[in-house]
Amino acid sequence: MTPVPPATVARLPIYLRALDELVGRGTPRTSSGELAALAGVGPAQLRRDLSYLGSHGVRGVGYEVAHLRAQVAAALGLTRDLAVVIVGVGNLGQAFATYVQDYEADGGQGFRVAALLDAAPDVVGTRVGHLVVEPAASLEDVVAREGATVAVLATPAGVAQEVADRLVTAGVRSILTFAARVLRVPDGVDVRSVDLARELQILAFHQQTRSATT
Amino acid sequence: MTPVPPATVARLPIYLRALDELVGRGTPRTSSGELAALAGVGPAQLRRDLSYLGSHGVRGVGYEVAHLRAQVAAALGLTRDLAVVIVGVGNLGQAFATYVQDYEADGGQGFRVAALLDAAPDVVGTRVGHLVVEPAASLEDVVAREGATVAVLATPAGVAQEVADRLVTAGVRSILTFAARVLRVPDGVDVRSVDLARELQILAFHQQTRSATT
DNA sequence: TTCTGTGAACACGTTCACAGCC
DNA sequence: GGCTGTGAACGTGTTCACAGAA
Repeated sequence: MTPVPPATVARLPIYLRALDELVGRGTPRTSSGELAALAGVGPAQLRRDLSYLGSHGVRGVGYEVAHLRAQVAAALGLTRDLAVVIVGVGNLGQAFATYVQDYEADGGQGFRVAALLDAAPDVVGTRVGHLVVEPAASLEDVVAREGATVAVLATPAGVAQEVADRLVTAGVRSILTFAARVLRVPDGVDVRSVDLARELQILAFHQQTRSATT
Repeated sequence: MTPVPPATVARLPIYLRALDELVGRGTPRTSSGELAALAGVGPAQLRRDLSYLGSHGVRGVGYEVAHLRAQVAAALGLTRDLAVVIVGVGNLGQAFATYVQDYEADGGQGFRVAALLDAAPDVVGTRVGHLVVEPAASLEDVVAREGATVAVLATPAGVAQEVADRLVTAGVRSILTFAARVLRVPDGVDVRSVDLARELQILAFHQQTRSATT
C-alpha cells in the first residue's frame, strides 16, 4: 500500500520542517509553489512526492497546512516515540545527545533518548542533560530494558563494527553511525551513515572543478 | 575534461578510505572485487566510477594501490589544503573541530582548521585543540586573514542564514551546515547539509514499513 | 479561472555481460 | 585465463505539460 520511493522519503523531513514553519506563522493554507520554495525544491517535485502519500490537496486551492503536516508525520512514522540508545559519549555523542534532547524538549516527535553508553570508566556516571552515562558492557541489558530499536554509533571507528554487531544481536534494527567505516549488518537492519570527512571531501571536489573552470 | 557524475563523486571518499586500508595492510595490488567489497558496493559500479577518472587498472591484473590512491585523492582535489573556518563552537562545533584536527593529525589531507568563531562572550577565548575561539563579529577579518574558502556552520538555526550570507560575502565558496534550515546562497556557492533529525526520521520511516510488512 | 494530480518524456544512475588487453 | 573498461539494457528519479476538480 505504500511504495514511497526512497528519494521521496529523504525529502519528507524537509517538508515537515517547512510545514512547521507555516504552522508557526499561523498560515492555514498553502500551495505547492510556496511550500516548495520553503523546502528548496521545485513545485512539480513537491506535488509528485505528496502524491505518494495520497491526495491531500484541493485542486485550484492548495493544501491545508495542519492536515498535511499530520499526513507527512504519519507517513514518517512519528506517531509513536522510538527509544534511541547512544553509544559513545565523546564530543560527537555528547553533541548528538544534547541535540536530540533539545529536539524532544522542542516538541519534536518520534524519538526519545533512552540511554547513553560509553566504555571509558571516567565517562561512565557523568550526566548529559537528564541522563547518566552507563557502562558499554551493559549494552545488551540497556537495549532490552528500554526496548530500544534505534541506536546512534559515535564510538571510535575501530570498535564500530563490533558494537554494531552487539546492538543488532540485542534487537536494534536501525543504526545511525558517525564512524567512518562501512558497517556490515544483516538484512532487515537499516544503517545510515554521517561521515564528516566525506562531506568535506565532496566540497573539496567542487571547489577544484570550479577553480579549473574559472 | 572531467565530467565526473555527482553520484560517483559522493563515493570517491569511500574508495579513498578503502585504499588507505589496503595501504595500511601493505597490499600492493587489488581488484575491483576486493576494493568493492571493502567499500560496500558492487564491482561493476566501482569499475564504472574509476573509469571516469581515466584508466588506471591493468586488464587481467587489477589496480596498483598506491597509484590508484593518488589518482582518487587528486580527483577529489586533496593535493592542497583548504582552510576551514568553523562558526559556532557549541557541542557540535566543538566535536567537529576536534574531529577535523584529529583527521589532520592522522595525516588526512585536503583540510586544515584555520579558525573557530562564536558569538557567546564566555566561549570566545577558550581553546579547542590548538586553536583559540575568536569573536563572531570578526568573521570577515578572519576569513580574509586565513584565506578560508570552506566554512562549517554549527550555529543555532535562527542565525544560520545570516551567518551564511556573511561568509559568502567574505569569500567562502563551500559551506557544510548542521543547521536544520534550507540555506539560500548565490550560484557558485556549494552547500552540503548534515541534518541529524532528518536522518533519524528517515530511519523511523523504514522501521515503520518493516513492522507493517512483518 | 487557479492549482492539484499525473501520464509521458526525459535525465540520471546502476547493472549486466562481454569485448579487449594483460 | 583473468580482470578491466564499456556498450547496451534496465531501473530510478525528475520535469514537463496538461487534464480535471473546485
